[in-house]
Amino acid sequence: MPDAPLSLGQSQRKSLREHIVDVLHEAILCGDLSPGQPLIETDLAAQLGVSRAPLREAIQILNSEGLVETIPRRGTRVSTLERKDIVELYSLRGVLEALAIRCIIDQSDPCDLRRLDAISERMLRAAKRGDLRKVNELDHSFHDTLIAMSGHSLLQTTWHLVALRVRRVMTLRNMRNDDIRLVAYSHLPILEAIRARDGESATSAIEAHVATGGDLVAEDWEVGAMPPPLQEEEI
Amino acid sequence: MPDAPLSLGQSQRKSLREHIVDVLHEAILCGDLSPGQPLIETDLAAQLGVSRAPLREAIQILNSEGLVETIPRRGTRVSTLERKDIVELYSLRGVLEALAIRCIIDQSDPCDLRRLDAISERMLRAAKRGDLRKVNELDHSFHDTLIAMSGHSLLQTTWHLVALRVRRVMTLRNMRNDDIRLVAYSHLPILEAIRARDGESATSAIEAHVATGGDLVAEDWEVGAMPPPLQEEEI
DNA sequence: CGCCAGTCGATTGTCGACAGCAAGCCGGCA
DNA sequence: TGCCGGCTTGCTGTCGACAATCGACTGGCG
Repeated sequence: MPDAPLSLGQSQRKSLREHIVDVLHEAILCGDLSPGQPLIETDLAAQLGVSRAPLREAIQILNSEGLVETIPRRGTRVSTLERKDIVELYSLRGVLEALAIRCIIDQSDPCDLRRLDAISERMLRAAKRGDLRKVNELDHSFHDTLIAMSGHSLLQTTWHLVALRVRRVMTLRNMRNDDIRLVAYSHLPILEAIRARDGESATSAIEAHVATGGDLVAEDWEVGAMPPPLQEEEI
Repeated sequence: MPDAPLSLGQSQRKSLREHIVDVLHEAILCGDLSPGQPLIETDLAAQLGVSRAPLREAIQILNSEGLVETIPRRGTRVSTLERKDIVELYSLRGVLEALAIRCIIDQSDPCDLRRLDAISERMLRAAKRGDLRKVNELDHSFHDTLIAMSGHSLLQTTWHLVALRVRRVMTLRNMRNDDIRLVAYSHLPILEAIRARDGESATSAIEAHVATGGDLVAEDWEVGAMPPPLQEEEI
């Protein structure tokens, strides 16, 4: 094991289990724990300075979220990401966001789009100066906010599963500069359609947006980003 | 606690945690554990004859599935089902099944609808003789099969969350006889649309089907089925 | 008489240890 | 030399016990 420097922030009020989940989320989403890498409970617990009990509880959660895969009595490893997974991810994402938009449009009170406008605005600026990290962050905010605005709590729960995977895909992949501009700009038609309360075009806008992202990512997944099935045999 | 006779089947090859999850699923889905009822780890572990470690791991899973709700350091209780939850559930269900159908239709090889036909057939017969239990069971099979046939593994994962809730709603509710006939018959247009590879009408058929079910359930949720927020104070 | 503080019980959170499976290694045998 | 079987070792699964926290009760004080 490459001595991954995982540590607990040791803030208070949060259960140890939740801390561990946070740490593992971070580690998996940003690639510190690479796909396929086995999670040895004993080692991880020692690294984190906790006992195995809360760690195992955390692993159950990660497992439910699909970030790790457990084979009974064999162990747990970080789940891999194949091309098929990307395609599936983005297709599901499309229908979930479309549902969110329909919910927003159907709401009786004219929804407050200022937050989305602001995010979109900042995203465009970040894209222009090529700030990939910021664009990604704002992109996530945009879509999280969109889902939250739907007021659909089950959708929000479900979205969590999707958002985790999307984040993972985004960080495992290096996007080109012209790509992020494309992504940033494609939020505008969505906002316009919502503003016009036009369900049809909002849906197609979001589907197009998601499809763009999905295609961009899936396109060269095999070739460039990273080797999912491979894993260095350490020690 | 009304001395709920929960017990582990003690089959082999399955981890204790998985057994507990199965038992709790069953107990919650069929109403042995009623909404709002607190789960006391110590008591439950004693009833099941296990220690708290695997029980707590199981509870994490149930929590991820949304069947129970945990308040940190306060405890866990079976989650309640409000009218809003039903509405949300069926709206999400609609888009997920619509996605499944689109996937099925888009598959290159002409899909094998015989299994669905058979299920639908049996469901109609069960409905005619008023066998509510059988209709429900076949209804679940139908939709599970539909999702499985999509070949969309992420969709299947997501569907699991929805299916659990649907099952729960169905058992918490008593359906009238003419309702189940309506439900049974409304599967036919779906099959026809898939057969014709007509995405548009398949989508609207499934949406209609789900909406029918959802309306039927939500319609008199407050009045009849059961009192979610209430819970008898035992001992 | 009502409110606040201290205490106590109940329940969750965490830990270290033991038991048991699974894979890998080593030696014996054909 | 190649294959089979037992041993060894590492890891997961499970347990019982301890620590920490929250709520409720009780008693004292204004």
